[in-house]
Amino acid sequence: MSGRFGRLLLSRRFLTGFVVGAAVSTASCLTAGHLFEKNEKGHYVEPPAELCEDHLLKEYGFPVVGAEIRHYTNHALSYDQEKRIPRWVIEHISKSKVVGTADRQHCKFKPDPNISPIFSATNEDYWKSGWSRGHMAPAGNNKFSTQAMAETFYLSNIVPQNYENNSGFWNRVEMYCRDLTAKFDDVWIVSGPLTLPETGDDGKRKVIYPVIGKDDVAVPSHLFKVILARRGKTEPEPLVLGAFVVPNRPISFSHQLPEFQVDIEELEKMSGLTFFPRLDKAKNCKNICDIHHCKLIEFEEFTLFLAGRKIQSAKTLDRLEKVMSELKESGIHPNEYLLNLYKKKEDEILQDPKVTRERKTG
DNA sequence: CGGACTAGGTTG
DNA sequence: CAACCTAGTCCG
Repeated sequence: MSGRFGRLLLSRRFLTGFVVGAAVSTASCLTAGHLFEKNEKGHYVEPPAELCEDHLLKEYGFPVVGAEIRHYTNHALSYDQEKRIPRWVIEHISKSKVVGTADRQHCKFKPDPNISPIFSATNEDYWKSGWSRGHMAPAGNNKFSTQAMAETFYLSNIVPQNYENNSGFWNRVEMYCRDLTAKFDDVWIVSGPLTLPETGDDGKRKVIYPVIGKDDVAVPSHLFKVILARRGKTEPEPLVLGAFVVPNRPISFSHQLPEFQVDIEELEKMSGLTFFPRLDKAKNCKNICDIHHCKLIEFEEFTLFLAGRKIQSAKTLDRLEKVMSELKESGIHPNEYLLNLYKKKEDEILQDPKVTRERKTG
């Protein structure tokens, strides 16, 4: 399994993190009225600890941002303690990871136990806020592991997201990413929120974003996704790269994915992040929409897919009938697969001892 | 697949 | 008693 995000590495990393943090604090000090000394190149550097004046900072340290990388079973992230949402979340998916028996119905959203409560969002912040809890690393990318999926439900991996966007367009983007694993052995995905400036009525540029709950969780104006895919481990062919910025509002089926593609440099400028910093994107990467199609699943297929999921989760005949009638009302004919699913579920419900008894008594 | 919300039981 | 948790229902 992926040692990169290995659980065993986690505790060790945190421990070294604390040790390094302490060492830096000790070394940071004022010398002769300056925070740092210049080296031969004229750059400011921290002087050796033994030369430090006895000073308050030596004991108490500089402010801490808390943006260090946090590792989970199949994702890693940097957290924004002020906005109470992640800055970015990275994950690796492959053909084998997106299939399995892990079930989101057994998962619960909860504050990340690794994050101090004073910097964490809570479920109450989202409750009746008008915004849904949107995964950055999606649950559906972790079907292979109950543990990995459960960890994506930590609120450190969640941002306030428009309901319709979350279940619609963004959902289809996530499906698109999973489909990539059919043609690419390895797919790395970085997702995160953006609060972009807008031009107001007075013509002035401003960053304005809502906050929700008693913790003032920031609502992003946009979400980004960076996709880096590799065909195979041995082939020398270039990597495939794509960057997308999607507004945090409903996006209808009339919009196509390439409308939201941006140059990676453009996204880096907007986000303040450098993606895959040791990768020469200009030399070693090709545009994903040139190599692969950039088509999301369309309305009919998507609607049939959702109907299939609803049929599988139906527990009464009434519910089953309603799913089918709503499908027909939307003007879509169930395909053979769906009809078989329907018959199978119908039999299943009729054979349920509880339902059988109710039918006999009723 | 992506979600919210409520009811009813459990707990302190 | 309220506060909490889980199961179940519903929607896009």
